[in-house]
Amino acid sequence: MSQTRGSSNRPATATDVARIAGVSQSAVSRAFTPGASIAAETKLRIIEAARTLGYRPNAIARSLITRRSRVIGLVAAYLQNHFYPDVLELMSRRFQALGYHILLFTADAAAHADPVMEEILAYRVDGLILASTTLSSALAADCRAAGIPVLLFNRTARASQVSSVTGENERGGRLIGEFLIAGGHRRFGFVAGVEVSSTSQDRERGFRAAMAAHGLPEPLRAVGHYTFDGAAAAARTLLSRPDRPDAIFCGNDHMALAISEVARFEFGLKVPQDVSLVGFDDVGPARWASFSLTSFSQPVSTMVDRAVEVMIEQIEGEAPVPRDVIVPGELIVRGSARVPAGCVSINGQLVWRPEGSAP
Amino acid sequence: MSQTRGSSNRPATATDVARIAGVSQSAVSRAFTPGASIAAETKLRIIEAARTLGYRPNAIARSLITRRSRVIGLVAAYLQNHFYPDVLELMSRRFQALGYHILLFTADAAAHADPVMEEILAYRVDGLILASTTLSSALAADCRAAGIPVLLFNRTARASQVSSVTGENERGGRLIGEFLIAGGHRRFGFVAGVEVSSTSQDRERGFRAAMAAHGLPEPLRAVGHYTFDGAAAAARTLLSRPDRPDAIFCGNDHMALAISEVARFEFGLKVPQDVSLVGFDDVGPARWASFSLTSFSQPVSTMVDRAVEVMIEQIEGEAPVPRDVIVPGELIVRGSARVPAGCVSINGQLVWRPEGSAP
DNA sequence: TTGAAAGCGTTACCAT
DNA sequence: ATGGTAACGCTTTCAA
Repeated sequence: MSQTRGSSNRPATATDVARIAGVSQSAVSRAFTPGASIAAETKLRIIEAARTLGYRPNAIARSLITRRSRVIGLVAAYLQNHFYPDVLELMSRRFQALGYHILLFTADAAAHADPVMEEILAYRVDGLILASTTLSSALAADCRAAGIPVLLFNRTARASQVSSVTGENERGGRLIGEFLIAGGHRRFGFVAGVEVSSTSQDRERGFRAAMAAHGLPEPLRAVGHYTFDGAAAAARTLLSRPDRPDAIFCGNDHMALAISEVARFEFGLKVPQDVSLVGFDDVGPARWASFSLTSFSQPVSTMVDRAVEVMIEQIEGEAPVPRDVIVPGELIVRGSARVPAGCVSINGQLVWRPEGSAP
Repeated sequence: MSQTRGSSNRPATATDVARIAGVSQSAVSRAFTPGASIAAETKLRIIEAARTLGYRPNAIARSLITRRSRVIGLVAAYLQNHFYPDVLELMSRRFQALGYHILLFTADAAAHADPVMEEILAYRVDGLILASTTLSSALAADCRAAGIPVLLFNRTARASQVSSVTGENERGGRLIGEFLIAGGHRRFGFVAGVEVSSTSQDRERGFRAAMAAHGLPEPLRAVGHYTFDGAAAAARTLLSRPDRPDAIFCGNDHMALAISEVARFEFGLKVPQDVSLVGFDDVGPARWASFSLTSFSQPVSTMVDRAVEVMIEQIEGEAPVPRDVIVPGELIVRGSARVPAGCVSINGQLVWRPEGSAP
C-alpha cells in the first residue's frame, strides 16, 4: 500500500522524498527534526510525500553525523534469575520512552564482560550498562577514553570511574543476621553467590557483622555461584553436616528457591520448623505460597529508575561525575523463617524493622 | 594506557590510524577486513598503530555503506514467563557467535507490535524477530517492501510473508487431551492464554479434538491471558464451580504454576488426587519438586537454533522464501497429573507416547 | 524559511 | 598490494 517499489529496491531516502515533494533534501531533514525551522505547509507536503514512499529517517546515517547512536549497550548474565528479566523489561521500557534502545549482549556469568566489549564499542553505544557483570579496569579506562559512560547494575567496582546502582547489600545482610538471631536460631549458614562479586561479598560482610556483634561464631559457608544447581549442591553440603544449620541466609532468592526445594524434598525438612531460609531480592516467586520466602527486597522498579536516570545524566549532562546509588530495601517477612518480635505491617506486607534501623 | 587524548576528544578514526602508520585510509580498512588483499607486514604495522590509538572500526559507518547493520530487532513481551528469558539468552548467544547482535524492544503483550516497529525500522535492522507478538499485515508488508525478513517465534501468522518457528501446539494439545482421558478424568478444563494468539488457539483446538474424538463434552474454559495473575483468576473461576474440573490443561507452564498455587493453597486441593494439571513448554520450574509439572515440551534450544538458522537464511540467502518450522516436543510426565499406562522412559525422563503417536 | 554544500567514518571500486 | 575517490543518507553550517 505504501510502496510501489518491489522488495528488491532500496528503502526510500530523504532525497527521494525531496524530489517528489519538490523541496530540497535539507527540508526533508527539517521536516523530521522536531523544532526545526520549517513552514507548516511545506512540512505537511513533505510528510505526505514521505508516507507515499514509506520513508523513515535512517537512524544509522543520523548517528554517524550526530555522533549519538541513542543505543545503550546492556550486558547481562543470569537471565534464569527472575530478577533480571524484570530488570530487562523495565529498563527497556524506560529507555524506549526516552528514545533510547537497548543492544543486548550476553556474557558468561562469573567472568569479566571484556570479551564482548570489543563488539559493543564498535557500535558506538551512548552508554554501557553491566548487569551483574563487571569489566576490567583496563576496559573501564577505554570506555572513559571513548567517552562512554559505564554503569554497573547490582555490582560495584572498586575504584574505577564508573557509576553503580545497587541495593542495600551490606545493611540487608546485617538485618537478616539480626533477624535470624532474634528468631532464636543457633547455627547459621551462608550460601555465597559468585565469590568475587561485590554483591555477594557485601551481603556476607553484613551478615557476619551481625554474628560478630552478638559474639556468635562464624556461619557455616558454601558457595552457590548464584545458580540454581550450584545452590542446590551447596544446600546438600550444608544440610548433610551433623551440625547442620538451623538458619540459612541464601545469597539471593534464586538460590533460596533451590535451597528450599532441596531442604524440603531431598532432606524432608520442614521450613521453617527445621530450618529457616532467608533470601535476597524479593523476586516474584518469593511471594508464591509454595515458597513464601522471607527476603530482603531490591525494588526493581526504583533501581531501574535510578539507573536510567544516572545513565541519562552521564550521557546528556555537562561534565557529569560517576555516581554510586544505593536503593533502600526492606526485610520482607513471610513464612520461610521463624518470625521474631518487631515486625510491622506496611501496606499489608509484614516487614521487620528493629528499633533504630529505619531505612 | 591506550589513549593519550583526553576524554573530550573523539575516538580515533581510520584516517588517524593511517596517518601514524604511514599508509592510506583504505589500507586501514583492509587491515580490518578479513580476507582482504593486504601485505602481512603492512597489516601488522596498521594493527599496531590502531592499538596505540585505541582504534576500533566504527560499525555505524560500516553499516551505512554496506547496508547491513548486523543487528536483529527482537520484540519481546512476557518476560515474566520463564520461557522467554531462556529464549533471549540463547538467541543472543547464537547470534553473537555469528556476528549479529540483538536490539531489544518490549511490546505490550496482547497487542500488535506495530507501535514500536516504527523505531525498529529506523535502525535498519537486518531482520526482525517477534517473540510472542505479532504485527499487522500492513506492517508485515512494509517490512517486505523494506526487504527486512520477519520471523515469528512461538506464534504463526495467517497468510503473511513471514516465517515462523513454533512448537507442536496442536499435536501437543491433542496429546494432552488423550493423556488426561486415558488417565480416567471426566470433567475437563482449559485455561486459554491470549485468545487471539495462534498458539493458544492451536493448543485449544488440539485439546478439543481429543475430547471430540472420544465423544466427550467440551471442556470448561477460562482465559488466563498468559499471565500469572490472570491464570490465578481463571483458576478461581474454574475451581469454584460445583462441577469443577478434575483435570485442567493450562495453556502454558507459567499459568500452570499459578493454577497449581491457587488449587493447592487457596482451595486446599491435592494435585493430582483432586485435580490433575498439565502445562505446556516444560520450563525450568516445571521440574521443581514443588510443582513437578506434567507438560508438553517446547525445546528452547532447538527452537532457537531453528529460528537463528531461518533468520540467517532469510538475510543472507538468495531469494529465500518464508518458512514455517514446527519443532517437535514430548509429553513430559511428572507428578501433577494422574499417570495412565503407556509411559516410557527416555534418558531417565518419563514421557507419554501412546501407540501411533511417535513424533 | 529555504537550498547548497560540507562533512560523519566507513567500504567499494578504480587505477596504479 | 596499495592509494585515490566516490558513495552511503543524513545533519549542520552558511548564504540567500
